[in-house]
Formats: sequence, C-alpha cells, structure tokens
Amino acid sequence: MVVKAISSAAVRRAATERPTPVNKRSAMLQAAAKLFATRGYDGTSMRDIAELVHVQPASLYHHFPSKSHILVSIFEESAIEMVDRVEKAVVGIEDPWEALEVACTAHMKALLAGFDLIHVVFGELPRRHEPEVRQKLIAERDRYEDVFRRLIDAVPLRRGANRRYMKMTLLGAMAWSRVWYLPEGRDSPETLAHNILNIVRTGVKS
Amino acid sequence: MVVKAISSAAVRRAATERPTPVNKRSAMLQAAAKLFATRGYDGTSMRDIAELVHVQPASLYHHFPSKSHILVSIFEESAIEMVDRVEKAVVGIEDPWEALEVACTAHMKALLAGFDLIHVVFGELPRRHEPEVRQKLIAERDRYEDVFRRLIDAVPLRRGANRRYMKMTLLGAMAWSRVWYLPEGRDSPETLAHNILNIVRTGVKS
DNA sequence: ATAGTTCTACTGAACGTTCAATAAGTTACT
DNA sequence: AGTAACTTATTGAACGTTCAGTAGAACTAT
Repeated sequence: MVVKAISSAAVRRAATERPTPVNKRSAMLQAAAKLFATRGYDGTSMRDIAELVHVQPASLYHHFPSKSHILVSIFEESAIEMVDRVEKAVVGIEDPWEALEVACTAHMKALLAGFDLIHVVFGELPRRHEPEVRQKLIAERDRYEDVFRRLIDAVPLRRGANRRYMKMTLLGAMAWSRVWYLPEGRDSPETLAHNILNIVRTGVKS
Repeated sequence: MVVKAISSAAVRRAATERPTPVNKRSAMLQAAAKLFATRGYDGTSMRDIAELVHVQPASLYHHFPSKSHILVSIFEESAIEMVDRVEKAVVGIEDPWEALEVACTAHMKALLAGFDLIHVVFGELPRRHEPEVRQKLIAERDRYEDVFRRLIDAVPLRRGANRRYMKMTLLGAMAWSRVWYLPEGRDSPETLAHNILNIVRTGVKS
C-alpha cells in the first residue's frame, strides 16, 4: 500500500518534471557566474541571467534578494567547492612541493576548463562593490587563499624568502592566465601549473 | 597697441580661466581613467566622468565620439606614456637583470602610486568589449608588454626556461598586486618589484 | 477519499531611475 | 564672420526591482 503510493507518486513526478528541476537556484548561480565571468558584474543584467535560465527576471528575486546577493552567493559556493577540490587533490601526498603542484593543477583546471564560479572570484574586484558586499567577497576569497597559504607554509624555503610574496606571486601568475590563455593552444592546465610553479620554485636564471 | 591688446586679453583670461585649462581632453581622460580604475568601465557613467571634470555630460562628446573611444584613448595614451617611462628608466643600464628590475620598479611605481591610466590597462579585460574595441585594447597592451619581452630576451636563463612563461608570471604577479596592495602598508613599490623579480629570477626553494 | 488551506515557484506587467547619445542653441576666441 | 567649446534639454532604451496574481504540489481536517 505504502509502496504503491510512493511508486505512483514517483512515476507521476518523473513524467511531469523538467530535465533538471533538482535545484533551479544553482542553475541561476551557474548562469550568473558564466555571464559575470565574461562580461563582468556591471556588464550583466538580471534580464541576461534570467534569459539564460529560461525564466522571467522576477523569478530570480524568489531565490535571491538582490543582484549583489547573487554575486556573494557565487563567491560562497565557489570557495566551498574550490577548497574541497584542492583539499581532496592533496590528500595522501607527503612531499610538500608535490602537494603544492597538485593544488596548482587543480586550480588551473578549474580556472581554464570551465568552472565559471572560480572565474568570478578571481575576475571580480571586491573594491568596486559596497562595503558590506566587499567584506563578504574578500572573506570568501581569503578562505580559499588560505588553503594555499597552508600548503606554502609546509614547503622548505631558502633563507630570507618571503612566503607571503610567494603566495601572491603564485596566485597572481595563475590568475593572470585568465587574460592570455587560449583554450585551443597547446598548453594544458597541468603544463601551465607545472611551469608557473617551477619558475617560482627554482627561478629562471642560469 | 598690439602688445596692449595681447596683454589685456591675457589678464582677462587669467582672471576668468579655471586652474588647469591647458588641455581639457587630457583632463577628461584622466578623470575617466580614475573612475574606470576603481569602478570599472561598466560601473562608470558618462555623467560620473563629466562631474569629475566639472563639465556637462554632453561636453564629453565634443572630444570623444563615444564612451568606448574614451577607453581606447586611455589605452593608447597609457601605452605611449608607459613605454616612454620604462625605456627612459633603463637607458644606460648594461646589466640585463638590473635593467629588468628597473623596468619592474617603474611599472610598480606607476601601478601603485596613482598613474590611473595604466591601472585601466591592467584592470579592464578586453574580452568584455566589442571586437573592434577589443582588438585595439589588446594591441595597445601588447605594445607595452613588448618592452618587457625585449628586456626578458636580453637576460640569460637556465636551460629549458621558457621566456614566455616568465613574462606572464612576472606581469601577472605584478598586476595581481592591484588586488592585495595597501598603500598604507610598509612595502614600497620598489620593494615589491625587487621581491617579485627575485622570486622569478632565483626561485624560493632551499 | 475529498475538500479546503497553505506553500513554493514563478509569471506578466509595471515602477522610477539611469544610461549613452543627440539636437539645437549659446558663448568665447580668433 | 567663423570656428571651437560648451550648455541646455531631451531622447529611447535599458536598468534593478516590485508586486499582485496564479498554477500546482503538499499538507490538514473532515
């Protein structure tokens, strides 16, 4: 009896539901991230986002109280997801340099192979936004950068080397790839991560 | 008579003219650059620019045919100015590493000490703009990057080191300072340039 | 089991504001 | 007189956001 009721309900649901009705909120975030990543926050309208999700602009306000909350949510979800990706990638690796390289590879893969959320985190300048929003954006990015800070802390450096500069150089060099990387080029995210880290690790001079 | 006429005109002009009437066009570019650098292109309105120059919005259209032309002009003037600054800074320096460091210092000084035009060049993503505009923006930034390409070409590297990756790492690391640098902090632009270049040159590992 | 209620997700139409841009007129200088 | 520099006034379009309303599923009471 109970089984039958559940079964028929499930069938009915499966027959009437749309392709991925699971969570429209995340579909909205996904669409917004894609647009923010390419056109920027100000260059993207709520209508643009709505159109990409095949929904009326007003529907966005059922899930988010404002446009800026969408941006903040993207930073939040991205930080959670990226911290997870990087930390999962480095488990079991003992050599600290190898762990750092694996982390960089995970970072570059996400950045260059279509994970739009992280693109927004490293493309959108918190400076431009209202103090309340800015604070949250910075906090979320810091949360992610902290994973790298810990990995860098574990690595043996020569005397006088500054770990903070090292972190900024590494993250900056990787973030800058946004600007010049061409997907159709011959360089894979792995190659990029390896080469950039290698420059930071051993330098280039003869 | 002639002298008198000129003289009285000069007096009248001096009495009625505003502080720096020399070239309003460049004042407009300056104001636009300051706003573009902090709020971004899309986050800045023609009204904002006009207000900063104490001019009516429509006046901007006497000097520039459109908003995007202002952006292109900023890139042009910035490239010319920065190429000039860097090339002047390195004249007479024989050691290629010292020349590169001087170039980096000039770059960081401009970037962190208020030369707004270059801020726009390294903050505004050409990707976001129409193809015609994008092409010009990329061309101007390439023109500036070429100065660094030449300086890097002159430097002796270890076997297998990639000069293109080196350039991107160096420029990326410096550009990223936009994000985390605090003027009230203890690091001077010179210190930053020295430390970043030193990481790229000799690496950090023990 | 059925009827009534509540809730979630969303729509369609509009709100007032701001946008880049234009047209026409005025002043300043040569 | 003529040109350059700028103003006032205005345009249509696009902006973020609001709001009353609705379809349908889910819960509740009979």
